Amino acid sequence: MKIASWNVNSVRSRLEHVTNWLQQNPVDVLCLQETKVVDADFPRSDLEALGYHTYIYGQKSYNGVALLSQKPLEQVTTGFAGILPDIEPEWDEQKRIITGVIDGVRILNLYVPNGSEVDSEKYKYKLGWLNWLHKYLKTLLQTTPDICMCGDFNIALEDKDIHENVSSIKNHIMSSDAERQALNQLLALGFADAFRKFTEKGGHYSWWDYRTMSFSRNRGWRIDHHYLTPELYKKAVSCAIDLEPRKLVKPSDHAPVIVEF
DNA sequence: ATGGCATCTAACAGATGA
Repeated sequence: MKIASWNVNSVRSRLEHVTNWLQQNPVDVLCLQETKVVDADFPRSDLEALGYHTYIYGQKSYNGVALLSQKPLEQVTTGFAGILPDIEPEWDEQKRIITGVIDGVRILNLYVPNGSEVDSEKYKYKLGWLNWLHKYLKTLLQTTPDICMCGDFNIALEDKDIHENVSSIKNHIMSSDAERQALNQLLALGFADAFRKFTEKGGHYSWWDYRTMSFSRNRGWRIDHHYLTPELYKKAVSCAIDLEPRKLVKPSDHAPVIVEF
C-alpha cells in the first residue's frame, strides 16, 4: 500500500499538478494539506474522475485537509472532536485533521500550525495544538494500533533536516527546542520516522521557500513526515520525496512524500 | 535588519504561510 502526503498550497491553484501527479503516481491514498477551500467548492469531480474517493475537511482561505483514496475509507473522522468529543470547539475552528481506515490501517492526515515566530501568539497556539494532539493520539491508539500519521508537521526534528544557511536553529520557527520536544513527545507514544528507515544522510528536504531561489539552491527543510506505529514500520519498504512537482511552473512550495508498506 | 514569493479575500493592501 502506498500513502502519499502533499501540502499543495491551494488545491484549486494546484489542481492540474495534483491530477497529473496522481495519473503518474497512482497511490492508494493521497493526503492533502492546505487545500484552502470550503467543502462546497472542493474540486471533487476532477479527482473522482481519476477513480478516487474524496474525503474533505476545509475552510475558507486557510488550512484545510483532504483524503483521496482509491478504495472507500472506513471510520472517517475530522478534527480533534472526531476522537476527543469533549474538546472545546475553538480547537477545531482551523481545519487541520482528517482520518480514515483502509485495510485496518488508520491514516491520519495532519496540517500542524505554522507558528509564525518563536514566542508569538501563533507559536503558543502551535504548542497547545501539539499538546492536544498528544492526547488525541493516546486515545486513538487504544482502538487502532496501526497508524500512519502523516502530513505537514511544520517541524524539522534534526539539524540535518535543515539546509546549512539557517542561523540560530534552536530559536527558529520549525526547529526550536520546544517544538522539537513537543514532536518527540508524540513520537514517544510509539511512532517512528519512515523516511529515516531508508535514508540516514541529511540534505533531503520537502519544503523550499518560494523566495531567493531556494529550490534551485536546495535550501530546504524536511518538515513533511510519515510516522508509523511499530508493525507498519517493520513492513515499510520505501519512503521517498518526489522532487518532480516542485520543478514545475507555479508549484506548491512543498513536494509530495510517499511511503510504501 | 529587511524583504524576497505565493495565495486568498468581495482586496487593489493586508493576513498568512514557513
